[in-house]
Amino acid sequence: MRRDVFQAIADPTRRAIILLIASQAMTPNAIAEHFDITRQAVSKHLKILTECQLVKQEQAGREIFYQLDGAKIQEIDKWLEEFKKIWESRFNELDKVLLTLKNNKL
Amino acid sequence: MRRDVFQAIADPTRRAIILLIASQAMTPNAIAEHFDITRQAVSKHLKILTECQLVKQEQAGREIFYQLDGAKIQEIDKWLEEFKKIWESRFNELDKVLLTLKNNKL
DNA sequence: TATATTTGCAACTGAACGGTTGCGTAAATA
DNA sequence: TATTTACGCAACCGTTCAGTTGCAAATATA
Repeated sequence: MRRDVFQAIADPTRRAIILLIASQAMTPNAIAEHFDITRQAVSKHLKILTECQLVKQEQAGREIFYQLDGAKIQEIDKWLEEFKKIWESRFNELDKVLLTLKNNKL
Repeated sequence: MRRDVFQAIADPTRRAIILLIASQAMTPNAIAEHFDITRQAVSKHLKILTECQLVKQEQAGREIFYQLDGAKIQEIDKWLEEFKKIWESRFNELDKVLLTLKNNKL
């Protein structure tokens, strides 16, 4: 079972949940009201989001408020930045030559 | 079959392929040399990347060079920006009240 | 105390995923 | 021309995924 941020945001419902609870903590029932799936399905998504530390729980009586933990999302940013760095230097001919040599393991 | 950028980058091998061909176009065989999977498996990944327009093909004789199309990656950036916008305004109490009202559909 | 509400957990289902092997085809090469 | 090389496509396999239904536990309420 792979559990990383990229797999977490691969699902459109989970992306929507993330945006939904980004501004304020919410309970599974409250979240489920915004979607056409059962409360249990939402709970499963929350479990996955919790497992990759994108979300934290806070118990209040019988209710559990789920709130976002913004730290892990930076991993996406990090990968994007790495990509951009390579992408933006792709027209540098010297870089190309060096990478060709590297890729051909010479 | 869902085919969007987020699903494309969910797989670690595909992320590696993206970074690999970001600087220069490569053939499936050349790409496969960098991984412990078969050439056919790489081709499957390239097919997925092509389907969500992250990658373009360029035929050269019997070789096909796969090169990155940077445009679609911006969709990830766009989503991240949307998230950041909400995330960074989460401590604004007025915003919270407004969002509470909105979420409760009042 | 009996009942309703909120939740997590388990079992199940059909679809999708990531990988493999095998094969056909087109281009390069001997 | 015969052979090798590069590739895509199809079939298959085991695993994961997203969803469902059903149920038990804990808290709130009548």
